[in-house]
Amino acid sequence: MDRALREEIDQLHAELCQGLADSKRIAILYALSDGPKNVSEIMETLEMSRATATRHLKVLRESAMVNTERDGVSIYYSLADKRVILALNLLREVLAGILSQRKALAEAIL
Amino acid sequence: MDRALREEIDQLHAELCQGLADSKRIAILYALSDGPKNVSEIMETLEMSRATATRHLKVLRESAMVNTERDGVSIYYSLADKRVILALNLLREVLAGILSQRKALAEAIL
DNA sequence: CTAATATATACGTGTGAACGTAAATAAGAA
DNA sequence: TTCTTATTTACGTTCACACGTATATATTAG
Repeated sequence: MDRALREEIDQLHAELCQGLADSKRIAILYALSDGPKNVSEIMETLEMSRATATRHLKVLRESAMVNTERDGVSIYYSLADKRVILALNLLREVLAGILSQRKALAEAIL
Repeated sequence: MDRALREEIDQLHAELCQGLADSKRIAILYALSDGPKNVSEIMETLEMSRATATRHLKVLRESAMVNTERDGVSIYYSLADKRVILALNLLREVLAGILSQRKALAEAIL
């Protein structure tokens, strides 16, 4: 694989990660892992404004991590690929490791 | 788990993802998955300026995804948790899925 | 068609990230 | 100490993101 190709893939890879790099979008993805939801359900469950929910869903849709399906007035958003949740779970384990290491540090001070 | 706690965890989770949300940092992490490297090796292998390499390594160090160890004049950076690579690989699979879907779309046009 | 509801967007603002260039710090060699 | 190499940071610029508020679009009900 030549350099230009690798850089382009890394760029797309980074854009996918950028889609995950917001606490509200992470909350939305976990909420959708329980099943499809419309904007109203998301904004109520996660306590964010309608505009905020819509905008974050747009980001997730544009990065192809969620799909949409209209049902009458409502538009239901669903998770496009469960591996996104698996990746998030792995990173959550990494986070737990970091925090427990910091906890050990904190205790060593005393 | 109450709301404030969940939001704080999601925030930390997002900051970890933010650390992955750059093509050069992704390239660095994959390079380090082959073994520890110093700044010079990274800047040469990945063709980026010294300052850029240092700054990205600083981001990765501050998010605790890499560790450092001094060896004489050089400072060697190493991957702190291999699960980061596992998560990146999962997301790369997701990316492959998205691209193959787009390829199918492209072919359907003709 | 008109009203009502669901979703999406425009505008303005504030904040933070990434970069190149140049200067600063740190450790080892002479 | 002085020189050299490795790493890091400061400065200034540019660009992208997230948000609240207000407005626009789209679908269904009456």
